[in-house]
Amino acid sequence: MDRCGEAGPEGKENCSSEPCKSTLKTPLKQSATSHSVLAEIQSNSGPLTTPPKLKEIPLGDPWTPTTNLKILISAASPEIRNREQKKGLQDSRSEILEAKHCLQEHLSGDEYEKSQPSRKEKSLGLLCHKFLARYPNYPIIGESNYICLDEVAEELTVERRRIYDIVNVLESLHMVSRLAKNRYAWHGRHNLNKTLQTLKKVGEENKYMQLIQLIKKREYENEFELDGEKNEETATKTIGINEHSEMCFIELPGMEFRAASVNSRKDKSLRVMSQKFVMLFLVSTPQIVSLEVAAKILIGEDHVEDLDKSKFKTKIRRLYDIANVLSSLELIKKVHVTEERGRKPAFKWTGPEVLSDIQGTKPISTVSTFVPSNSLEPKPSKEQCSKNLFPTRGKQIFTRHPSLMKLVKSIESDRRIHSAPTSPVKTSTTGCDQNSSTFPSKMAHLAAICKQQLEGQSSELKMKTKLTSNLECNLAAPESILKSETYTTSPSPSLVHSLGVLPLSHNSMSPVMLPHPHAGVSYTIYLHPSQAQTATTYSPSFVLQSVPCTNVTGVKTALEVNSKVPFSKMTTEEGDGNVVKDDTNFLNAKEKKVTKIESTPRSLLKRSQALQENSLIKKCKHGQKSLGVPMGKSVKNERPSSRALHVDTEVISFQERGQIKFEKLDQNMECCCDKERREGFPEDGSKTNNTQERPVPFAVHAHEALFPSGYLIPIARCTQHSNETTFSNKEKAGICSLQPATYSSPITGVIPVTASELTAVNIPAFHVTPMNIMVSPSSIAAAPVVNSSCLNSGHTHSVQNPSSSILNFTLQHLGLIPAGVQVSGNPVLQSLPISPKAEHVNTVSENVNLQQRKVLKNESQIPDYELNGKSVAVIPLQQQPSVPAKPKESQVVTENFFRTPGGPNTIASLSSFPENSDRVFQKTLTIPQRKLEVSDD
DNA sequence: ATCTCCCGCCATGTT
DNA sequence: AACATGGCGGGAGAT
Repeated sequence: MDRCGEAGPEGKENCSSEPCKSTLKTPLKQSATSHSVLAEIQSNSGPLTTPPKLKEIPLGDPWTPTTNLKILISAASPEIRNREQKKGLQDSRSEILEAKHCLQEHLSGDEYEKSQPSRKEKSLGLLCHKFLARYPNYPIIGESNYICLDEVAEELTVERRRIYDIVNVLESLHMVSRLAKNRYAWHGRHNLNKTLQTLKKVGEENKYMQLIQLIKKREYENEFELDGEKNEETATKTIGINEHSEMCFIELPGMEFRAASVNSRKDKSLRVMSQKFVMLFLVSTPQIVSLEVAAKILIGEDHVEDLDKSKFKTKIRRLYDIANVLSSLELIKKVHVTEERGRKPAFKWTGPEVLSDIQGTKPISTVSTFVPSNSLEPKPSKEQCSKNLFPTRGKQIFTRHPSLMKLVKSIESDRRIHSAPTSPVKTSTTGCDQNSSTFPSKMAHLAAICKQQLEGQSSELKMKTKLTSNLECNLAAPESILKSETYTTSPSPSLVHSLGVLPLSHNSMSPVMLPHPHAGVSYTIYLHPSQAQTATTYSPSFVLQSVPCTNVTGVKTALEVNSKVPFSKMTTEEGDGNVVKDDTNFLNAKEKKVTKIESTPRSLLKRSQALQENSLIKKCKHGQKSLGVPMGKSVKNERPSSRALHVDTEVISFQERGQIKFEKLDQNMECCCDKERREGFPEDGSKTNNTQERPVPFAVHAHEALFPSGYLIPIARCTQHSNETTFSNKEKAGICSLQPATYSSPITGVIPVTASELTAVNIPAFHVTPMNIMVSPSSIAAAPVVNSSCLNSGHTHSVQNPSSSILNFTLQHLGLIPAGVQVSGNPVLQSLPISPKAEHVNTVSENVNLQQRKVLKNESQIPDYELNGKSVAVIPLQQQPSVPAKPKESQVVTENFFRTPGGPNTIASLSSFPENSDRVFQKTLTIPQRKLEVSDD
């Protein structure tokens, strides 16, 4: 009978007829005040600590029936029960049950209800906290850490069924492994990094990123019927998302399931779902995944329309279950993404930054010592990845499901993406392992320290510092950049890992942030340090694109590797934009990215200067830290909206079409490695200032061109707010009017001028478009830069020191440095209209300082929604015509930055750094941009 | 109304 | 057969 009461739930089900069951089920212990419990949980993060118990019998009301009940219940608390158990007293349970019954009887319905723990108190998340509290994060290996499900269920006073939910998810992360019936081994987080790496790898191989994009695209298509639909459709079909649904559980060596039963089960289980869910976070760039998208991917529906409603709902339920556990593990955090369609639940990855490169990392197995030799091998092929990474004894347990392979292939063929080329650069070599086992505590410590420091500093300072450090770091170690941003954004968890894992590998680009005179937007310029060398390795030329650094995104880099085709697609990075913005289409995504810029830093100027002066290297660590903060805040992109407002629908559609065509063209292109970084959203709405997105130029790799430097394409932004804007409305209007013409060309985005010049060089695509220029005066600056980089010729620095040349250009354009000299040489620039903007730039540049920046920001550049405290909102650069984002204020528009290649519709090019090559990235589908807002709840 | 997601029925696998 | 697992979806608390 005891069983029935407590653990019995399961069993009870069988006996469902009994009335008492329902009653008994409820956890007694919870009776303690929910608040206290919650508080406990929250406060007690200590893994080792004993499970939170209700110590309290807090009830203040003495002697009411309720009180008695509570007391009884409290008596049943796990601790007590344990003791009793030890003593062999099992009666307690029955007593408790009885007490409960009594309670029911005595209390009125109302009272009884009150006495019952609230739904929240019974949440899986809470339960998971309790569960986790029972075991150390890093148990001593060798020490027996066994978990007896029955016992746990009893102690936590929950049905065993619930424990399964938790254990299954933990199992998916290899934090526990099943030893036998009713028995699990606790591994804690020793294997976590390894597992995450593996999952990331598998996720990349499976092209989850593309899937996500596809789904978003579909959503978009469903909403709006686009002309390009056919194309997309085909692509979609080709990809065959549906095939994705099946997947095998991924195991780590030494962590194989011991029970045949588990292996045999068709795992569509929570375990597999959990792994896939985690993969989605690991491969997407803003590491934010909406439930909807996740559910679709997990379901593997090929057509959204076909989605079975109930199936979808079920999936969502399961995802909530998984999410609760992952949240308890602090790997994800719930947020919301808001778009035109409304607010949608989503989760943001808050776990450690994961390097896809698993080489060198060895799984730590507390259970078994078996370590496959494979794990050490150099990158396994896609096919092998799973297997090799997770060799199993005897049978291969996990490995990618064949369907996945198909999917991958189809995607590849469809897009003609070549990941290989990109990968070379990848830091793989340097790949630092995350020696999770070794570092965890240290890392954590560092992270904590960093966090504190960050907190202590004013946001501005933070930003500044970060930027500086980043720059430095970047210069020194390019690769670090990406990570740094990423880390920064989400300081806590990520930092920990990141620090430990600094990759030595190189990024090809180093970002330099420059303040944008106009809006106070800063630009980030990625310099390719070694430029030529690195670039050459695999691809050659860099093109600077403006990249928006949204908070979310952080610094983004777009790297396109290109290819034979002159214009590469601008693929964007994925997701960021997408995610953040939400589901917009990819094309938009690119733009978004581009468009979005982090508004943050004005400090950029200083930074840039600093760079020039000293390109030193501070520690990467600093860099990491720094970036995150600045970018981190919520950012919003206004640009899209502005544009949308002004642009005709027709125009847009046209563009899109163009893009589509573009994409096709891309086939030849190689895929880019993207390396965007994820941004971190500030967890709290922090103060950070960041704010708007600013266009950040980044360097893109052009394939054939060997130019070391990148092109800078700053986008000037006219602020949304009229007051801010430099231009009069009329001007703006004029500008806008011009756009259409520009857009007419499918290829928009490519600058003719540039092209011509480039030709010599073979630069595939140029991003600056006349139209862009027109749109934003500030953009002018960009053009020169581009040329300079490409041409190099007249410029002082160029070849040898590409980065410096870029900086110069940039600075000049911005007005930071005396313009003219270098710029003058550039025909393109000359041709460009300069006016209003120039003034602006100069003026601004002179004065740039933190305060000013702040002012600027405050005044107008940031859209209201941006200001929402916690929430981070990103507005897509371009809005769809059909669904214009409505700026809260009348925005007038204009984009501030140059649009790069993709032209308005195109997605910002993706950027990927070589180092990150792992992530394959390619562009992708075009999706209309939408406004996306991400907010923490 | 929608979002969350607890609860437990019941199918399936194991012992 | 009894027990262990865990898929699944109804339905209710939270918002």
